Amino acid sequence: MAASNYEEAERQLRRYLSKNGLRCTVERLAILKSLWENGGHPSAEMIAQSLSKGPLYVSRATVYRTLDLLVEAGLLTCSNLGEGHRHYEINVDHHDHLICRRCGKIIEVRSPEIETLQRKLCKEAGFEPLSHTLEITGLCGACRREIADDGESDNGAWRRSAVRQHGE
Amino acid sequence: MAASNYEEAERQLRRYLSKNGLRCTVERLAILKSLWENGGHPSAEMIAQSLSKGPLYVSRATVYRTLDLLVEAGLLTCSNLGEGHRHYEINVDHHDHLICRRCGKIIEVRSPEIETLQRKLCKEAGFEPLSHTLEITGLCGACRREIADDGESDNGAWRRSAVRQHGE
DNA sequence: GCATGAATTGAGAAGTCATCTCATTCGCTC
DNA sequence: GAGCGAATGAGATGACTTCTCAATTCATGC
Repeated sequence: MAASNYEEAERQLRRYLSKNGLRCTVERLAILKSLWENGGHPSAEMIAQSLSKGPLYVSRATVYRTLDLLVEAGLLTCSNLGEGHRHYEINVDHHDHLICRRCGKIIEVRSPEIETLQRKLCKEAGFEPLSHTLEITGLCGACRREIADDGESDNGAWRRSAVRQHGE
Repeated sequence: MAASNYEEAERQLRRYLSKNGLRCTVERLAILKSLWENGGHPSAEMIAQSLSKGPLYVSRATVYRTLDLLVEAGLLTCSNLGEGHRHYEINVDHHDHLICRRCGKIIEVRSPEIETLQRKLCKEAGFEPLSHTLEITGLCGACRREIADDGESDNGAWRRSAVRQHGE
């Protein structure tokens, strides 16, 4: 299902578009290409910025519309990494996310066993899975060490800042 | 860790507040109580509405601030059920969510095996987990049957409507 | 290659959710 | 009960996303 290179992804997109009576536009291809070239977990804003460096102007509305479409087509996964906006990611091989509450680092992990159990859960519930996200938030190794070094006194400090990270 | 009734939850909140030099206000207790009385997966807006039926007025700002605090205190879990806003849920016993893309139904499922594997994943990555969410989106049994009954012709229709659900 | 019609785009307004600011109020401690 | 500082309310503000509609562009048939 998941494409393993850009060319395959483009073919998959074209197939999806024609199957649904939709058009293959330069904007749609540009967005797909940008995602493959830059990788990571970009937000819609980041994708728009990256495109603005290229020759083709793509409006924000189109970026959002196209991202929805690519998710629909099974080419992208959308997740909320606890930052108040969505992140998109190419569907290469599925993985889950460990998100550090203190420094924001995202660690990608893979677990075929969990995937298997998920399918089992769905089957038992008569549910047909189309996509899934597993996000574990906590403290990464580096932050754990830093906190340990700081001693016990301000144990609550990081917790507070983690919640208030929005605007302080 | 998780409280099994309201009284215990209130004690847990009071303990957390005093430990961190914070105050126990009627607003905070009212929000906690509303969550226990109404259950489900309410959004901040729904909680504010439910409170507006009671004798105590609580501003939206306070609802948001208090929900953050309750998550911090380990009394609530916050998740994004793919609707563009957060949902909150009392921490009774942990479960995961199957979310139907077509009708929006949320099915709660439990899997101790998955929890165990998650802990293992974290341990291997040197990561200390504090909370986690597993959300699987797809089609519930009822919707699968309805689609099957409708025949093959409009196979793409539900997919489209699922994405555009925001404003139609 | 060109007309045709419908899908798509851009621009900016609008909407939604969440947070911030600051004067006022209220818990808690002494 | 006084006083300090935390918490609240009101409304502005901000971030992100979607909507509207005229103009444009793609795909199809001739």
